[in-house]
Amino acid sequence: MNSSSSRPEAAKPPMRDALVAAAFQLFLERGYEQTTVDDIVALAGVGRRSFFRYFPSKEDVVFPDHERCLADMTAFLAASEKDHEPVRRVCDAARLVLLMYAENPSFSVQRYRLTKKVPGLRAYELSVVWRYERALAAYLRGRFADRPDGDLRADVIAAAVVAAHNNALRSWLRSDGQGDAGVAVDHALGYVRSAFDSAPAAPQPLPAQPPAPAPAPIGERPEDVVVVVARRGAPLWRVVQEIETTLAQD
Amino acid sequence: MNSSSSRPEAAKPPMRDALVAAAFQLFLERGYEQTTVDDIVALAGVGRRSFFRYFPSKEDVVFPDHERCLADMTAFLAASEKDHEPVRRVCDAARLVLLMYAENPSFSVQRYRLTKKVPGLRAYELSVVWRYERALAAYLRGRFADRPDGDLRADVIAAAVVAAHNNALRSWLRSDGQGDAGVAVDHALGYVRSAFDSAPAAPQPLPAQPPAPAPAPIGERPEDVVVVVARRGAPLWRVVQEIETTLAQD
DNA sequence: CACGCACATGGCACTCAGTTCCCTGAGAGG
DNA sequence: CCTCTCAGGGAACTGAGTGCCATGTGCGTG
Repeated sequence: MNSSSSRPEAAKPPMRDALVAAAFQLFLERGYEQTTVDDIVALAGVGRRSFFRYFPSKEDVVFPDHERCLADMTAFLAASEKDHEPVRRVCDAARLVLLMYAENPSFSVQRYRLTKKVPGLRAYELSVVWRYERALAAYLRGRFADRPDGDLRADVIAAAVVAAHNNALRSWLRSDGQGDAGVAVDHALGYVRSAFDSAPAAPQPLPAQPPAPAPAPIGERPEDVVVVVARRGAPLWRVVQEIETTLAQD
Repeated sequence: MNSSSSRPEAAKPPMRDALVAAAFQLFLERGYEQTTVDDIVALAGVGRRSFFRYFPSKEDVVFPDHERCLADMTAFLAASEKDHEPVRRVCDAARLVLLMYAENPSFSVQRYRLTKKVPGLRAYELSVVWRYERALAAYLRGRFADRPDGDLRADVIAAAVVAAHNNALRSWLRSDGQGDAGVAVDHALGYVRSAFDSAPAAPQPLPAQPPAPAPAPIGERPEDVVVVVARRGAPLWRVVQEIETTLAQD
């Protein structure tokens, strides 16, 4: 929850948040499919056209922060050192997703109930999860490039990590956000590490939070040049999507 | 009487096949999104309303046999004996999917190319794969009901089996259906069994495989505009984050 | 044979998501 | 004052998916 944060980059567009708030209010009181985009923009008091300037589709308004979280995860993996144990590293990366859910438990629980009952949202969530999985797999493929069956190992471990993470996350969401989600996720990921890690995790009680999971804000590292290819007049979300598909080629 | 097949439900309506054929013809010659349902029904010579009687959505016409395959897999798992080793059993179940793909290699390769380039079809395929994975997980959950963390083990192993299967399957599809897909899938599943099975499969030799074709270059399309963002910042992944925060708001 | 019934199909109109095009108004700058 | 830009709004369009009803066709029953 940001409200009036002091972070310089946190000047979130009020319109975006207003749309999310209006959408969830209507989704909760009359259901997702029974709510049209016109209803949302009417409640938010903005034009219909503006909705699609901020969200590529009606489904995206349900997952307003996943784009950001995926970027964080990708940055986290890109900032990895050579001596990081790969499996442990992707487990830590997966924890970032849990962190995002835990930032706003009541919102996450509401969203979980929504996605659970609306097939269209469930399908959309799958595509979101798939992008996380591909990010993990891409990192592992790089680390396993010299091993035999490196790509296979990478894909399988990435899938296992995502499945373990989601197993713990969903059980936490089903319990309405009660209990310590971090412990549950650590335990689940420990199982995966015990199956795949070269140095398996002992049945550890619970280590303190990893030292630096949060990537530094933008503009702290010098000398980087970035080339982006975008269609003329393309909306923002399309550019983001384009970059991702380019980076995470199958 | 039902002509060739003895199964009572297997009397395939000719209309369904005609729609699939017409759809793929148009998808291949002008693309998925550029083909409307009206185009398909016009080519097939049937009414538009009939299309949606046979396929719940436009996407379903691309995966006309997955429903049957999923039913086969569920039946296969339901017919399991108590003394079947669970991990081996789900690996065998996964092979059913490969079998379906191998029934018609050229069709499968065409469909793979289609789903690879159309995001909407990719998302739809994810939901199909998810149902296979849930079927495997449900079986394993039953078998692991007495073990500690049975649900977790079941979910992780199901995800690993699906990932391994898809890794081999997609590599076979990328090679245009050349080579023995069964061997590749067996090898991939063997890796999963060696990680999870109580009686791991013996290490198998890996067959030589031609490298994957080069991914399509980006930025070559004429309607594209190249935007260069030069900034003292983090690597590419950060840009996703930055574009979102910088452009979307403020 | 006639009638009715079930069922498959086609046609029409409607809702709604998503897009395209154009208009407006509010600044920035000459 | 004029112009240029740009964020937002509005109207109209495309296309997927649905509901309703008319039609044809086969089939059993009286």
